[in-house]
Amino acid sequence: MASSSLSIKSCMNATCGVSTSNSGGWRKGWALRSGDFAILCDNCGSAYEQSIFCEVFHSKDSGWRECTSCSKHLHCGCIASRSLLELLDGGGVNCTSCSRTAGVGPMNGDEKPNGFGKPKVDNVGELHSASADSQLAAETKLMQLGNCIDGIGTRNLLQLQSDETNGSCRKMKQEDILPPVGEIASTIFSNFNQASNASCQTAKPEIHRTVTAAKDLYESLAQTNLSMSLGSSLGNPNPFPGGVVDERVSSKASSPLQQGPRSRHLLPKPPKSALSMDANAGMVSQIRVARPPAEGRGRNQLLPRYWPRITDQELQQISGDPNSTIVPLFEKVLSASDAGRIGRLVLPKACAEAYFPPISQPEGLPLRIQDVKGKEWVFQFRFWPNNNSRMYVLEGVTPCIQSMKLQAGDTVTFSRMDPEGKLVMGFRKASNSIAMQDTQPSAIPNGVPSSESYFSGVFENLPIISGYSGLLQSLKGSTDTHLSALSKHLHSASGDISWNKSEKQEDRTRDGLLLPSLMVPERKRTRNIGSKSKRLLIDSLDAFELKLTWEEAQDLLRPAPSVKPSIVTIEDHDFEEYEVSSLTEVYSCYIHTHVYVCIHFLFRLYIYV
DNA sequence: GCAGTGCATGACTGT
DNA sequence: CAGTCATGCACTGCA
Repeated sequence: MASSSLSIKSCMNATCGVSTSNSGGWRKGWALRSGDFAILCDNCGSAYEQSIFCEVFHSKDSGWRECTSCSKHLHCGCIASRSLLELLDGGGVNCTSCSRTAGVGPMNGDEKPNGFGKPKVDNVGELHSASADSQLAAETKLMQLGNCIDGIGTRNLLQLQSDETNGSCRKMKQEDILPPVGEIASTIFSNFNQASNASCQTAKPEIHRTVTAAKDLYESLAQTNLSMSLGSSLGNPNPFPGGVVDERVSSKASSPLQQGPRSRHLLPKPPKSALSMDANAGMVSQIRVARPPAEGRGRNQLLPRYWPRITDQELQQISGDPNSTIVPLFEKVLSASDAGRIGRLVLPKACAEAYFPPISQPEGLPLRIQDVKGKEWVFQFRFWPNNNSRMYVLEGVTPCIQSMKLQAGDTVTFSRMDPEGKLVMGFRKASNSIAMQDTQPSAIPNGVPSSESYFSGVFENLPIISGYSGLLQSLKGSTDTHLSALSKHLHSASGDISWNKSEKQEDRTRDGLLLPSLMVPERKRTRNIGSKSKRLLIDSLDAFELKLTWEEAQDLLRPAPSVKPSIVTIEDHDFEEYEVSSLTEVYSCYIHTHVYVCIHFLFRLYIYV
């Protein structure tokens, strides 16, 4: 345990003199508002002179935490390594003695040790508050990230006071500080903290890590925003009924969210697309939530894309019999070959082995599956040896597929009806499910790609598209994995546009906008991209996140009015070019209102004008 | 010639 | 990099 070098920090404003220890509690009194890692006094707005890291937690008076269970003091080294946001918002920190999650700062009787990263689902107001707080801090973080990089050696306010603490921070492996599943933003900020600390201390070699953190930060923003949107738009006290969050937060007292780093990986990371909504002009008619399989050995192994995202309403419909319980097992988006005339439905291996009878012979066995109408089908459940693995298929599904009028892109769901144990096969038409579908379903030739409409909405009039193609060219050659990844990501999205559009449009895209042809590797272009590269499609919910992120991002990315840009023209589009030396991560930023698109790119900010 | 079957290939993804 | 899985394709049987 580090020494308790008391560091009650006084406001730098001599006339204020408020110290951090009596400024009214962490959340109220310790808001980050500036671009620096300083803390502003809530009383007068002046910055405290110190970073909040490490030392300020070394005494109970200045925020020493006690375990709510055993009152043991927490290890300050752990605290110091936690994310800033987590600390500010009172995120869980495990007691070093009993592993219970400790509360916030000096624990008062009415304080709830339930801050950011541990949204209390039964109190949506609190959840929103935490999200809003976190977003504030997130925005600040983003700016701080830049500042940190920018200010390596000059503006580094992350002054870790003791070598001992510094050492512990540096030694902390990323996996040690990564928060548990669901604590997305906290995860990000933990990463960020670490990365920014490191980068600020060790300068350029660590920038790469910081870039990673920046990328994660963006994702966290998207996640946060999404949660907020869902919650607020629904007015549902529980924004995730029966869903992932619900399970995780409420299932047990020491939920993964509260268990700190130890609980990491206990559950698969929730998919970016884990949440989807039924399309409705009114935003939502019903939340469709990806439910981790309730049981079976696949619970922790099933890829989230196969998590059944079935609504309670659908469950009710399938069940019919009030005495029966429907246990959603998994679902799969039909591929072209699944829905084709071959009549073979490829089953995800994990699902097949988890929920279907074990088979030892390739011939398998006949499987009776009831559809939602009560009609019983018999499919041959079998496998083929595939490399050293197996490939499971359901044969003879064509009549059933046709009966349900399913096509590629639609989703079949497999459930079990208890207590009978009968397998039930449901379906969900792509056109009925919202544009937020799964990771695979979209640009299926036969179906109306659920994401197509979305993308057309997002990108259709995207003037920047030709502009950023040029920028993407630069990205293409980047050796930075993150830049390349983003390039690929952008490429995927832009390529999807052409794949999903008509030939004419595709030609226009390629000839006029120069996107796919420039970005698609030669080998890929010669292949049947439309059918084989569905995974290249940007997840539609990702796009949703992107949209939200960009919307939120414009405030983050908009340069200060005092900064004068230079005008550059890229492929007939004018950009305002700003020096943004603080940002090394590539951000493409599309503002949904078509106001402008900006791309943060290699130390520069381009704003389409 | 067509449909069905089984395997091979390689793109994609998660670790 | 290994595993998964969508799909291509060779092979076979049948009309």
